[in-house]
Amino acid sequence: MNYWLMKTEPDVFSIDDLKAAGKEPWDGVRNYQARNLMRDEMKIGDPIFIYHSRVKPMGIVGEARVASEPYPDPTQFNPDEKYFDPKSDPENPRWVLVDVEYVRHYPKTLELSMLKQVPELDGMMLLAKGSRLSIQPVSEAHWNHIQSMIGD
DNA sequence: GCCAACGTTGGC
DNA sequence: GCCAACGTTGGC
Repeated sequence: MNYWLMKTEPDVFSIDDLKAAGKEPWDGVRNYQARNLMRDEMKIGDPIFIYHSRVKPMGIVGEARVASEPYPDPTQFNPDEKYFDPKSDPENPRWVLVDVEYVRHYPKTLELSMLKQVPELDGMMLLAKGSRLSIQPVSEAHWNHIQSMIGD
């Protein structure tokens, strides 16, 4: 089992939206590293931290899980879509996604500023300077420590 | 809203 | 295949 963190801008799609939807295709990822993680590493049932970026407060707001095998992101073939990619060949799609299923909100946002002060989380990709990857692997130790901060 | 850090693109 | 120019991300 692998653990993950997925960033989202709540103005665009928040954890509340995910809760309302129940399950959501995580479309619009246009970064090869992030794509490769979805395509090659994610397994159904893998737990995911949902992270809200570019808002106050920024931080981990809850939990989801991987709910499908990887499959082609349909938005890449739709010219009306923001994420349309004219270079993607339907015979060999460039972009894939997985479905993400809501699990729970955490009782309090685990704020970025707070996480940075936790020695046990040293080395976490989220906390590295300049780390912009929107889908990140999380080590089991870091996952478990954050669970303990929630009170589990 | 600014801008540093990154990723991608395309001319050569 | 290098790398300058450009676009984007996302914390501040």
